[in-house]
Amino acid sequence: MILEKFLMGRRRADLSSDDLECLENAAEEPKIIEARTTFISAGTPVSRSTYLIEGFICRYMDDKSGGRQLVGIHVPGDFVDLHAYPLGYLDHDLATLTQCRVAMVPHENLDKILKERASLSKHLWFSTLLDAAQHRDWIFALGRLTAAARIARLMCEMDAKLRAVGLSDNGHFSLPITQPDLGEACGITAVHANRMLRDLRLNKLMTFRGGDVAIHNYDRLTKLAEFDPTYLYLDEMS
Amino acid sequence: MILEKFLMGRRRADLSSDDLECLENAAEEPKIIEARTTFISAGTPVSRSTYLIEGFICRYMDDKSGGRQLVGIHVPGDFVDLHAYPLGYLDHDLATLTQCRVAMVPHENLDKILKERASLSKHLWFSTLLDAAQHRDWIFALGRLTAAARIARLMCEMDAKLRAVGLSDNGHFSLPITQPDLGEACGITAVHANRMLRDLRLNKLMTFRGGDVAIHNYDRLTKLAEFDPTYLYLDEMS
DNA sequence: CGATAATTTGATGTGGCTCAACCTACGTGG
DNA sequence: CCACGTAGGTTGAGCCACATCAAATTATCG
Repeated sequence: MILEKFLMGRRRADLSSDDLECLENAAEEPKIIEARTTFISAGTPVSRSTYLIEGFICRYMDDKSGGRQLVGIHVPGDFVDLHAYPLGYLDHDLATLTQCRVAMVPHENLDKILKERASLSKHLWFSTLLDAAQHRDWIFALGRLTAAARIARLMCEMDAKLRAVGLSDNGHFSLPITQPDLGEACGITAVHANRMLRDLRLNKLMTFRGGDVAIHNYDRLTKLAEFDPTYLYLDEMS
Repeated sequence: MILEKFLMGRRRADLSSDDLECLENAAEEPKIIEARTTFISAGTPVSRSTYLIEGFICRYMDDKSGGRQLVGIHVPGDFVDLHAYPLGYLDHDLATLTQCRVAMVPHENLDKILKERASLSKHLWFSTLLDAAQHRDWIFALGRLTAAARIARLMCEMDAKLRAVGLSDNGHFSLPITQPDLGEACGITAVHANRMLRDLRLNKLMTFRGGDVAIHNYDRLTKLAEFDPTYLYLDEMS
């Protein structure tokens, strides 16, 4: 089986074994991409989409003065650039955070699925809209929350996503990013990210050290972050 | 013809007359929704999606202290909550800004399209991903730009979107929102929005008054906003 | 083991918020 | 047709969250 956690992991159960097999056949042999590698650039035509089996991938956009804004962090089980299938190219860059194992899915195979398998197509469509929902959540965080709350919210989101694919052990998980990365995700400087992490640690809400997260007080953390996992659509698909 | 500008207006040319007719038949008779009405709430199951024929609609999320964050503004030709078809319900609220004329499309009809018309399905999928791309753009603006640049960027985006459906006359267009709305869109207070609008006006970049926008200097405005319309995918679909 | 990047802390500056007042536009009812 | 209520628009004063600049310390890695 190539795609261990296909289609957002948790939702695999929703797929018929028939559809699952079809997806398996649509994917090429997995390959490795090294850490910190930009493997898709904005505006470049894309003819195969990337399913992430193992590792962490981020989306980002550059500003004019050399800064970056992360617009998403992907975990194993995410079909990270399925967007590019209807869109043809992406409006942003994709880069690995860690070494990653990925399976590429040629768009011709997706054409075939779209023609022949309405139910599977709807699942794929669904999975791209999860990204949109997570984008909205980031907009909310950046627009309304303080720096500490943005960090808290990112951690709540990562915990929920990783938990769904079995990679968070009760609030303890690996998030292999640096403090500069965290700043770029939350729209703050690395220096301020560092100070806010200290505050969160001293207040016994959570600890982030060397790419490892430990959530100490889930209630207070989610309250600070105004976190409501509705937008992750973790319940069953209609 | 019910849906004058169906599917992002500008892209209508991409649809076969066959597909266009199919879409027309999928829609119910247009109806009116009054201004400033929340017509879809987060978490409520949705069985029909809303195509916007005339008027302006916004998406928003509430915070705990009574504030709101706008996460999108929709213009005629947008299939505003097509997301709800694969998702089943929305993670945010939808409200009219002005009185709107809309056509509802029952999800059963979309099921039929998904089964029988792969090409049209891909177009619909595409249109939902445009929203995701615009979300990413807002994330960038909120994370990296100053208040004035965020306003500038919003105006550039609205101009580009309205131009595509013939509702912007060379940088002059109607954007029926208030300054408090603008603040909620840009993650700033209404007071600060007012001051930044004054600066933009005094610097002869643009004017916003009573819901009417006039862009005076497109070059300097786009430069301030770091605006690149790639993310709107205004070119042809692959 | 030296180079490079990440983490941490301090001092100081500033963009945007808060609170407050006043003005203008508009809809509603008398 | 005017009085009045309500919401938006405008401007000022003071404050705070976060940025900037700087420097020291600690991983990380060829």
